[in-house]
Amino acid sequence: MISTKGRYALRVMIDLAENAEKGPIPLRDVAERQGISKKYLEIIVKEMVTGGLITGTSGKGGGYRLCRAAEEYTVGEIIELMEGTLAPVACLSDPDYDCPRRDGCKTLPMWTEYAHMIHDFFYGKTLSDLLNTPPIQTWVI
Amino acid sequence: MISTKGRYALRVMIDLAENAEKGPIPLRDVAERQGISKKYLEIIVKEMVTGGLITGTSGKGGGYRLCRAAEEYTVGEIIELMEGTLAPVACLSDPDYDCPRRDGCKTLPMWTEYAHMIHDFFYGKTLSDLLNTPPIQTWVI
DNA sequence: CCATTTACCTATCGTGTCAATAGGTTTTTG
DNA sequence: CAAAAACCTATTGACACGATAGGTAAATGG
Repeated sequence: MISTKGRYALRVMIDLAENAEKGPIPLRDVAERQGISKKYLEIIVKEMVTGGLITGTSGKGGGYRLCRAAEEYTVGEIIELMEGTLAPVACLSDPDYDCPRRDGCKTLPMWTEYAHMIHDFFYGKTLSDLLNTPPIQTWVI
Repeated sequence: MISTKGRYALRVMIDLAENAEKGPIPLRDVAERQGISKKYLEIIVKEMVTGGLITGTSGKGGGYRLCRAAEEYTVGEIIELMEGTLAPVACLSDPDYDCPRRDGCKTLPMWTEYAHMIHDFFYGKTLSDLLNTPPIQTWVI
């Protein structure tokens, strides 16, 4: 399951994109709009800065900004940065890991296929794709 | 990420399917073949019995057996039973949960699409599909 | 008939991650 | 220079994961 770190990071990115014209956005504003604890967001945003997704400027009038245009971010890179990996099973998350049951494993092909599907799904979506989704969602899972 | 419960359960199912002609399979044999602690497998197998995937018969000559033919099991029902849900985010795992941010949520459509993709992937594969995979897997992720 | 084999049951445990809180220090600017 | 903002370190409670331990009940082969 995608944790709050990944989900909140995505919402921060969306919020920053939607308010980009205002200049640097204080985290307080993001936290208020999104209804998320500012303190908790600090942890998440810190990783986003070191990961190169956003930049922060200190001092009065400061805040956070996107580094690129929304079209230039894939959802995959955002989630992968926050979650550490997109791999669905441990034996695929480390490419150097040499499973002794690799040859003859009846499930590995399925996990590999699954991993590719996940990768293609998230790297095939950009931040601007999310911004342009219809505002009301009436699907039922 | 799929936990050991789901992955081990899948391997137990495959092992039982491959050895079905021998009659009931003692858990000791499965544990040895699969290289998994028998004690830990007991916990997993217990859930598989109560979940209706397999049946166990006690006593000498006893063991575990599939309830149906391998073609009759979807991978989805096995993983969903063990993991509790296939939903990728908490707001989709409980259909009764009414998120206050549901209307206007920019990410919900993506999560919904993702959930459908996962569901279709795993419910579109059967246990016998796994049995018939090529024995040596040389793909690289 | 009984010892063996098997499933079945309850409890516990160490580790790690998740989600969040707390209380600071530094930087910048109006 | 005071306010506002990012930035930093530490801690916490709850929970799940992966596993181990030590038993009881049931059924059967010899």
